[in-house]
Amino acid sequence: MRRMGVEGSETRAQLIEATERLLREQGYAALTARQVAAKAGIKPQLLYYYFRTMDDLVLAVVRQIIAKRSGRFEQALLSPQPLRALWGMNSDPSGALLGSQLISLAGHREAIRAEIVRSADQFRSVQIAAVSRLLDKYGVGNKTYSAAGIVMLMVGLGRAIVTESVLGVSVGHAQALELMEQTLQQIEGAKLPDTSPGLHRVR
Amino acid sequence: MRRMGVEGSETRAQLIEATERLLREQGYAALTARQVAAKAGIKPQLLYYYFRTMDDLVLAVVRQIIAKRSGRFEQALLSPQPLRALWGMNSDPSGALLGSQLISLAGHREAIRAEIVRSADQFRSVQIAAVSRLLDKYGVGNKTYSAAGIVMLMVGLGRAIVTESVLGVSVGHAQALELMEQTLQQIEGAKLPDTSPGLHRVR
DNA sequence: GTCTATACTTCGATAGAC
DNA sequence: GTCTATCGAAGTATAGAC
Repeated sequence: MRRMGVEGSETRAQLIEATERLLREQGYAALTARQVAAKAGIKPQLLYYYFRTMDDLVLAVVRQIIAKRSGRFEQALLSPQPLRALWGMNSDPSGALLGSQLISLAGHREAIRAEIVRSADQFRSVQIAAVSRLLDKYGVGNKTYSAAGIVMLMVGLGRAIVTESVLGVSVGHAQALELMEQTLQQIEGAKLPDTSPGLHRVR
Repeated sequence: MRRMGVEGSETRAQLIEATERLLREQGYAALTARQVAAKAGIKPQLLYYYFRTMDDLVLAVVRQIIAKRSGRFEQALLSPQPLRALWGMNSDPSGALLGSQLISLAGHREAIRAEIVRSADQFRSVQIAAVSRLLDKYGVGNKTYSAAGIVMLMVGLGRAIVTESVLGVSVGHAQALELMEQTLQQIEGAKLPDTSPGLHRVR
């Protein structure tokens, strides 16, 4: 059995951070020992002192992403305009890009698929429950707008716009954002000046 | 200079077909000479008789996918319910999966990014133009529903549902489909029995 | 905790025989 | 048109010295 580093290590944290950045910037295919190590400024072999396998490292990263997302979600619900804040989460590059990369990742790392699928289902459910409560609060019948439908629309539109934008595809994006804005206005009223600093910031 | 095979070859066509299948089933990362050759039932080295590089092969596949998509699109417009037919294109696994794989591919093959970006912009534009004409025809003001917004919604929702479904994530999908169905009903009327056989079939 | 050295696999691509 | 043989780079992972 190989020797292994402890949880609290600095280098270990750097490895996780470098991996997350690679995933966001280059996609799941870039998650190799050599590339992660280069990004973290260490030798590839050292990676195996902190993680038994590459899958272990990726799993640690996935768990961190999921935890961060939960935190952001709860923050969003505290906003004066929670529905807009949720749309912000789903449409900002940081959130949407990682969300779609997680889905891709699940299709290519057998070892962590279950974890991602479970968290995706669970996160979707709590988002729907939150939106449903908001619609009730705003007095909008769940008949006119179904909570689950709205959440899926936000997720799908956010991912599409963000993944395309990074490539330079942009036809239709502005109008789609405008459509979303109008809908939010109907439900939640005019947009307030930004009262949730940092919410739209990357990392 | 290396010898090269001709365009009309049978083996060449098999290589393109095998590559397209791999792209749909396994994603862009699976497009390697060895895996493509295995799928096509030939030796990897023979691939380089038909294509100068892997990028050349992938480019040929991309062009074929784009051409097929154009054909399907024009078919869809001939349907008695063109809006529903467009939604069908964007939501059926064959179309939506390849669409999102093309976007991923563009981010990882520098050599073909331009081609994909150009075709994505162009295809989006013609879809928007078609939907705009349809909305006029149905007497729905482009104020109530913006054509570009509707197209982006269809694209985003279709991709999200399909990419998640193949992994087993399904929360919210049925309600989103129902929401789409209601909207289509408002604009284009109740769904007719399927009059466009083959449109939803894979390959 | 970090390093060197190393084993084995898969990658894209080429040369030349048949 | 298809085959064998081969190259150098990059992939995961391990053993053992410092």
